Amino acid sequence: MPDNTANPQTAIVWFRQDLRVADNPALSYACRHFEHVIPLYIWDPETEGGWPPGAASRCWLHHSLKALDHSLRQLDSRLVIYAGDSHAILEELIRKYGVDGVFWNRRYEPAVQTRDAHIKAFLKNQLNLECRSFNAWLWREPSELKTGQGNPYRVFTPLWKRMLQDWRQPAVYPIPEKIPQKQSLPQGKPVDQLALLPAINWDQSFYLYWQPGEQGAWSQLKRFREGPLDDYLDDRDIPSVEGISRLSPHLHFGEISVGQIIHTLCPDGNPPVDRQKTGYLRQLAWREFSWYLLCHFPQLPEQPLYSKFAGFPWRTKSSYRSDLIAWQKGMTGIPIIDAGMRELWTTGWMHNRVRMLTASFLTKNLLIPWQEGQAWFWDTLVDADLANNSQGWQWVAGCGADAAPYFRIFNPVTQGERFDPEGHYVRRWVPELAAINGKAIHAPWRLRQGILEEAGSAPDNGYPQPIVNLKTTRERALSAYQQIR
DNA sequence: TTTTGAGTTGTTCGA
DNA sequence: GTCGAACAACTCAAA
Repeated sequence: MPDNTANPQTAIVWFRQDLRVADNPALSYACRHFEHVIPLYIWDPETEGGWPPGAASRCWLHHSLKALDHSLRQLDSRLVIYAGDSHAILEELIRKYGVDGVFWNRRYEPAVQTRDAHIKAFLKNQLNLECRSFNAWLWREPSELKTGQGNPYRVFTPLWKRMLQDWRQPAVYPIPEKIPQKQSLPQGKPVDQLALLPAINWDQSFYLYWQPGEQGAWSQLKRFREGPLDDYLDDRDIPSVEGISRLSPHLHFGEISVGQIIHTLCPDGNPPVDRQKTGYLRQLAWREFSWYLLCHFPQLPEQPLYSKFAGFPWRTKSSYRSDLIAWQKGMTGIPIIDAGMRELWTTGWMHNRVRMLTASFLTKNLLIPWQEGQAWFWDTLVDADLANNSQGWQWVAGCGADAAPYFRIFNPVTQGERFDPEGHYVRRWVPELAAINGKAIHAPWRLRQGILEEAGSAPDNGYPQPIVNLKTTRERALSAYQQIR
């Protein structure tokens, strides 16, 4: 027997938000250089900052871990799962299994970066292990891109122009042919023991719309590339049309990488000339921009980027509590707002146009702090992503980078008429209004009672009157913004 | 240092 | 219905 069989070089690949076997540089590296690879996942929300995955994200994670385990088994391995303190579990496994190297793909949440840096220093300096991390999350490293003055960008367009001009095609790694295994893997625990799924099966409806895992990600990309992409710029704003990629949860859990998407859409390695493709990549660049901002301004999830907003006269919790609940339940009496909030509740996702409308309604018409909306989205979205969610809410609230001018307040009726002109979207999610034809569905309070009854939509069918007057609350928001100018 | 041009996603009003 | 102007003025990025 050769010596290396008796004492094989053993590596841990620490999976985190890179739940894929293709284009996984940490996994590829370990498989190339080691004789025994332990694929590890640790459920450890405690040491990852104040943003443990919300209820919808945990459902997705459960299924994504199952899918990853399945993929690994096809490569003659499996996923080893533990729950607890990452540092302690790594250290224990390293000692028990004689591990020589630990590899992972980087996460960019500020608290996770700090934790990982400590772990890396410990593994390298105290245990003398080979320890490497890779970028498998972002198109460009945030530290690479600065303005001419050497400052971080705070405006999207200059960053995007720079990315186009200084085009980098990310490298894409193939699936390892096999994951080497020379001895038995640590036992770990079954995914079910992480108790990620809810006790009541409220997540059942999610899976009518989603297939978590790497395979589901690729079938979404295929669908998008073969159809909606050609009309992306026209259709991306129409919530009743499947005009978008629906890749956000897959990207969030790293079931597919931004590099793989770029590589699929631009196989020749050059920036696209096609307007539709460029338009889609521009949206991926918004994801980059959000992560870029979070890296350079780590307070983004908690504090307004522009500090003068700290003094914004939001309503107090006791005065807005019932309005917040109406918003969360999709019972505000404003049809497109309620449609969006119900789509979110049922599917774990909401169309981007409607996210902007519901967020504008919460922060401006209801004058409720953006952090309340951010927290609700965090809990209910399957694609909840610290950078995207925080950046998006700050943008709408007007306190973030490139924020909308304060007077830009969406009118949900006008927006509904423009982006859901036939009312298909509202009719789908607000069945109480299904009998109203055409765009009149966006303002049922304008219809006379007789017309409503004729349409089979009686006023007492449970759908509420609007909880606020859009015109007067718009004016209230404008004067609130005057106060911090 | 100063200047200049530009900035995801709008609404309302009045002609 | 459609169109242009007003909304108010600030910050950022690059020249």
